[in-house]
Amino acid sequence: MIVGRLAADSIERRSGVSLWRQIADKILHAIAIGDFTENAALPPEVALAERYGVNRHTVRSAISALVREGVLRAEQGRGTFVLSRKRLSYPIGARTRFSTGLQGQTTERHIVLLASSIEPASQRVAEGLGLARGADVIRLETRGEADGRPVSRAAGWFEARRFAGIDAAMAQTGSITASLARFGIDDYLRQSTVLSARHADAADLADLDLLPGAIVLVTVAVNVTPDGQPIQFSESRFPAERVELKLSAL
Amino acid sequence: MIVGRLAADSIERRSGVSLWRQIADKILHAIAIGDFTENAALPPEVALAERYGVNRHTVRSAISALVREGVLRAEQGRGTFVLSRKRLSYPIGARTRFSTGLQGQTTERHIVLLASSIEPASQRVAEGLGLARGADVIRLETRGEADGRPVSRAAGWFEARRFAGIDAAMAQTGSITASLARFGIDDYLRQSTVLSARHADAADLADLDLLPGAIVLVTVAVNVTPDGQPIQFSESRFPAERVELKLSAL
DNA sequence: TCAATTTGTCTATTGATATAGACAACTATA
DNA sequence: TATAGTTGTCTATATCAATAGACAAATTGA
Repeated sequence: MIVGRLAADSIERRSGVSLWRQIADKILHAIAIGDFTENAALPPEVALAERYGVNRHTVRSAISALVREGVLRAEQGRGTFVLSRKRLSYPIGARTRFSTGLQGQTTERHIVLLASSIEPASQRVAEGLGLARGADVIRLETRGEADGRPVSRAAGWFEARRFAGIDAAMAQTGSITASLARFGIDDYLRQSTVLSARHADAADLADLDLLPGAIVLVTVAVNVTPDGQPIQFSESRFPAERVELKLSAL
Repeated sequence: MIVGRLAADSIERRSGVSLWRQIADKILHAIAIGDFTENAALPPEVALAERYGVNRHTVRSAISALVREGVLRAEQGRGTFVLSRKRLSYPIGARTRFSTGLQGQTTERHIVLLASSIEPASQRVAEGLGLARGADVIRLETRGEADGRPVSRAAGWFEARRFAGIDAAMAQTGSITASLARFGIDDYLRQSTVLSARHADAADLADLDLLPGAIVLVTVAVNVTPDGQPIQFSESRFPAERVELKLSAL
């Protein structure tokens, strides 16, 4: 029982990206856009090899990478099946918050505080927060998880004087929104967002449980109070194979 | 004279992405975020090789790829220099238009109509435009260029009945906004945008003048009239090494 | 039970990627 | 005009990526 289609477009040789990696990317993409639903069977290896014009062993390399990653499950004699679901659609808007945004798409989601520290503001953090360069800021390192899989990795910076103790609040509540509420901020808006994409580096691979060669979406944003006062500067990374960003009203 | 820094983080072996490709990506990223300005000298090859823990010849492979791509210029006995500028910041918002959005960052920009055709609407196009699947739609294939370099590649779909002749208008005016004005539409809004990233495929490489292994940002959007009537469904691709997306008020 | 289909494993070979070392060619400057 | 510092070219070797073919092992359905 074969369902779904795979893009027939060709792959690039001598590109610096191996053929098995390119094929793995195509399979991930097909799953992400819904061409293969959960538990669907991939076409047999020989068929995939023919479609892409490569050897069966090359296809097997791609599949085994995705098996290691937990996306596919191969069963001898039966076929290869899709384990993971469609890409999450992560909303970005003026007022979107982590867990409310993913409601309906996941059964469980939460933010883990990985680390916190006080440090002097770098150039871009100072600019974003409207502080002098070198002023003390608190950095919170967090990871977002949905249904047990990492879907985001973020660093957030806050002015240290104004938000002293926000690290403890974050550890307790597991929510940025709730932590800010303790400082009298019951509403905040996303002022600006800059978006880019790149290959995952070593830190991304570890933080987001990715395989080398994966792509991450990167957002750099500033959150402000309704009257325009900067509160938080953040840089977030999303695994492109698991998350897409849905821009809503800013 | 050495200016700028390169991320010291390590590179991944056996990742399916060759070391020279990873190093080329890092250099591109460093240029894109402004660590190396135009005409700045890269560190010498031996220094780069040491920093990344690879052989000098591997660094040379990365550099020669970027020289072929027109990003760097190598001069025997002198050094290797940066040709191209910072990444363009492409605004995305409710009312942003191509050329107005890039004003100030470029001296010249325009849209080229590559092809147009009438075709039956696919599932997602029909959904986006609120039409029946298979209804006739006009497809416009365009490329955005700024200072002579391709910065976007887009496909736009319009209802064929309502916008008959928009292909000719687009060819004449070189502007979506101007073309829509001929059909009595003097304002339109971006209703929804979904954002993702992937490796460039063969079509992207040709259309955007990229080297294999490059990353593209992909937006899928629907434009509507102020009263909510869908006008245009579009899919755009941006080369991540040359463009970042700046989200403004939607 | 048999045949067809599919994934798993093995050997062998070729081409691309990466390392290593040496030296030539060119530039800038002391 | 030396000399140090840089990119360019060459040879050699090792490892990874990809191809090719054969057959084993497991599943399914006739």
